[in-house]
Amino acid sequence: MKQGKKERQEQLQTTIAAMPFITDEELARKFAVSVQTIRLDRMELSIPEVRRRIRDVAQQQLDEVKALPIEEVIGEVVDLQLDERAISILDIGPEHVFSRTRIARGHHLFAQANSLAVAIIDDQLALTAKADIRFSRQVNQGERVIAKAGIDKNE
Amino acid sequence: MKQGKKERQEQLQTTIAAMPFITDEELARKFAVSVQTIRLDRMELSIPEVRRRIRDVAQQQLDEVKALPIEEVIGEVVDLQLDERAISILDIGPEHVFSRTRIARGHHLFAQANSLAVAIIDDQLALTAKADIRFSRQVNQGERVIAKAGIDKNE
DNA sequence: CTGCTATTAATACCTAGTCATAATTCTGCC
DNA sequence: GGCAGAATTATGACTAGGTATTAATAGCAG
Repeated sequence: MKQGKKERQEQLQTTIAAMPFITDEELARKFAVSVQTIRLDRMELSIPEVRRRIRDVAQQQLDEVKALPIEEVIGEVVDLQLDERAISILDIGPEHVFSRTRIARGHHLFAQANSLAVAIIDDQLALTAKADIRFSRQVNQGERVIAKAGIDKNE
Repeated sequence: MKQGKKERQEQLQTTIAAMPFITDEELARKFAVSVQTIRLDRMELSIPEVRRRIRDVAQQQLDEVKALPIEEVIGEVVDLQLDERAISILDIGPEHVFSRTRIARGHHLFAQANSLAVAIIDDQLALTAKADIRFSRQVNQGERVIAKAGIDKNE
């Protein structure tokens, strides 16, 4: 595992990214250098210590737990008049797309429309019974999808 | 904040559950007891130390990150013959239902069907163009939904 | 007042570091 | 070969947030 400083530091980056729990001592063994060298490397690359890294990962987890329940409606509702009309916005991120093509998966678009349609109805027990869907074009990662829902009073 | 041992320990449980990052010293101040008392309480309740708690939270996060990509197909695929037929199973959990009624939200059922339909097609770039959906009955939390996909060679 | 529980204190030790300083080793270059 | 400068290693003092152990003290019931 002996190598130049540059390669070691590059590998250090990716190793720590993949295994944030690894200590300096373990890294030192892995790269066959002293613990002090690892520490100098971390300094230069401004990589924090294990406990800090673990804390950061845990913080993300807590943030996500708090963010999830808001997702009852998929996409952000920007306008909602019960039994009238509603609009929601969904930003297509990496979690919505096929990893190969970066094109949004159909069910996420349906989910946005469906959850907005259910939200607009002023009834505790609104359920989807029927849906006729046409996907008119592809949506790519980074695009913003706007859903509009309205009530057809003639039905 | 002075109180009996029992109440303190109960509150300690919930406090730590809500704020896993809190140290014994901070807890001691919060409950107006000594640090040693907090430590005895943690022993009795078998609550690990801060760094251990943070590590556990972070571990969950990493497990989830690893679990997500498997979800490329929603539900578990139990049979797949490319360009022929496929079957997947989805267990309806609390994350799939309306919190009030415990009935599965339509877009999760669609997502299962849609992702299986896309998976069965032996093409890197299969996309959903059209869908006619009828929801024939409600699905409740705890139920298991089986999706079957087939290719219509006549189209 | 004795006995028991609860609480607090004191001490040694641990991990995984930081920070600063010094010594050593390696490398390129004339 | 010699030597400067970079890279590496070593050393010692200090930190947070603990564990584990032993001992002292406070409060109260019988």
